Parts: sequence; structure tokens; C-alpha cells
Amino acid sequence: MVNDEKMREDGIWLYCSNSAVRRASRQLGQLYEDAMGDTGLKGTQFSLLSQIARSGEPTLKSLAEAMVMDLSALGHTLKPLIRDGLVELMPDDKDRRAKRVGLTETGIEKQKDLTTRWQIAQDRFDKAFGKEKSEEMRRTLAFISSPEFAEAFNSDKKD
Amino acid sequence: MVNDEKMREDGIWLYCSNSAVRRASRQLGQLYEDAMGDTGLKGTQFSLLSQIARSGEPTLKSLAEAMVMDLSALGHTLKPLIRDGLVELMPDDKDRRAKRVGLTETGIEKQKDLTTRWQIAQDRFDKAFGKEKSEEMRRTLAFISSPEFAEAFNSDKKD
DNA sequence: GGAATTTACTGGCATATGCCACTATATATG
DNA sequence: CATATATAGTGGCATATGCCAGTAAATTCC
Repeated sequence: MVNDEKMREDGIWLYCSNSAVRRASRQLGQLYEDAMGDTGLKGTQFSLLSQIARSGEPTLKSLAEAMVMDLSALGHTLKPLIRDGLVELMPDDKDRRAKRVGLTETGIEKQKDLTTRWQIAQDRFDKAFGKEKSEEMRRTLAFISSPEFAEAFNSDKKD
Repeated sequence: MVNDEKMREDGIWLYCSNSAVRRASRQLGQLYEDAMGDTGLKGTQFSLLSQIARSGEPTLKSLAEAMVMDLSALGHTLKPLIRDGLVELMPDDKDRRAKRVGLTETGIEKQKDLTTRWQIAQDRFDKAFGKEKSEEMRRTLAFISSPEFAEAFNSDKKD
């Protein structure tokens, strides 16, 4: 119905940045997931594998911070990856409280394989959205995700 | 450590739009949630209540489309709201397959109450990010969330 | 009009995320 | 050094989301 069309045009997401971002993340989750296809892994898992690969062997804590993720959420999210043998945890030499995360051999391979597929999705995104704008948006989102932004957002409380 | 700082600067989210959006949605989820405080409701639930309020009495299907959410996911997400008496489902007169969603009296009140708190968070966001840029970003995200964008993204498959 | 197909939901299963309480370890303090 | 406090993770519980396999009602096609 025409009514539904209107509904998709005018919604809370035009006024609420939080809703807007969540909604977009559902859409992109969908689109990228499709493109990644049958590998059995989710977009989030690819992000995680990739970030671990980029980070060397980060501690859970620092990985969580980089991902802007709750530490316990990270722990939960890693479980299926550990269970499937893509990722492993090992104790830190210096600090016995800390654990470090690393990719296994299998994990490294899988990450490379996924990267190929992911690149296809990312190329589609860049093409549909514009490469320049795409990069700019990622920078903008990275800014919004930064602790500096969180601080700016919260420091406002006193005003 | 200084190393962690670097990790937060250079990550997969600078290259993957999907990761970037998800990461930002975690950050904003956090910030808005804080601002909404003790009402017992989540940001997502506020979005949902607000969109229902804006939509009159949408069918589950059309609400799901507007939210860019899987129909079954919407169903699941509504359950706690129904259980807590904020939302109710009723059959559609014309199409007996369809159900319509509406706010209860309690739901309407709660939504209004939440809006006050939400506005504070939104104002903080606009202040920290810039009101103009904020609006522009929401429009951009709405575009990314549109079926037209999904189509553009996917039509690329043939090229 | 009745069978085939499509549409709108529901329920089960799995991952994604976050909060809180609790444990172990490291650090700071008197 | 012993205690108080801060830090890194874990486990339980709750919501967020999506996929898939039904079920029921509406539509399409002989």
C-alpha cells in the first residue's frame, strides 16, 4: 500500500541518530551477509577475525576497546569462534589476569578466504554509495565511535 | 599502553563500512542508553514505541519494513513490550493473516516519558557532532537503509 | 471452484550485545 | 607486609536480530 511507502519515508530514524545508525546497521548487515554467502560466518565474526589479525595478539580488554564492545560481550561473541577452532585464547606472560586472543592456522586461512568475499561486498558498497563518500562516512563513524566523542557527548551534562 | 591507542586508530572499521556502522551503533547504543537511564527500557524499544506511535496501527509486516528489520526479529523484539503491557497486537479486519500493532495507554504514556529523556540525548549528540552534520548524517543513513540503496548494491552483481 | 502459489506470522535455534555479580590477580596504601 | 582498591575475565540473565521450517489465510491459475 501507498501508506507503507510513506512510513518508510518518515520515521523516528530521521530524528534519532541512534535509531538511524541501528537501522542502517541492520541493512548493511543484511547486504554484506548476502555477499559473504555460505562461509558459515557472520559479518561480525569477520570483523572480529580481521581486527584480531590486524592487532597481533591483543588482550581481550584492548580488543574490546578497539571494537567499542563490552568486554563480556566480546567474550560471548568469541565463544563460537573458539569452539570452531578459528581463534584461541592464551594467558599473558606478564599479567596473569589478562588473556590474549589470536587466530589459529585455520582462523588465518578462513580470514583470508573471507576477505576475498568481503571485498566484493565492500566494492559494491563503494560503487553504490561513492568511493569518496564511503571513505568519508567511515571516518565520520570512527569519530563517533571514539572515546573523544563519548567524552564530548557526556561532558555536556554540566551545561 | 600506547599500543592500544594505535589499535583504536587503525582498524578494520576504516575499511569496512559494515564494521564501521556496527561499531558506531554500539557506541551510540551506549551513549543514548546512559542518557535514558532508569526507565527500564532500551534504546531499541524506544525506537520501536516511537515508530509505532508515528505509524498509527501498522501491520507487523509494514513496521518491520519501515524498521528494516526481519519480520520474525520484530516479533521477538515486541514480546517483552507486549508482556509488559506497552504494546498490543490485534487482528486486521480485512486480512485475517495480518496483525496490527498498537500502543496501549501505558505504552503511550511511557513513550512520552521516554521522549523527554531521549531528547536530552539527542541534543547532546547534536551539540557534540553539530546539528547540521547530525541531520545530514541521519539522511545519509536513511538512504543507506532504503530499498533503493539495497537494489543499487545488489544490481551491481551483474557488472 | 479447487489446486498451486504467495503472503503474514509463529516458534525454534544461533549469534550479538550488554549488565551485574563474582573470582583471581595486580597495585596502591598505611 | 597486610589490607584496600582497581583491573581483567567469566558466567548468568535479558534483549536484539536473523534464518528456517511450519501454519494459516489470501490470491492466482486452470
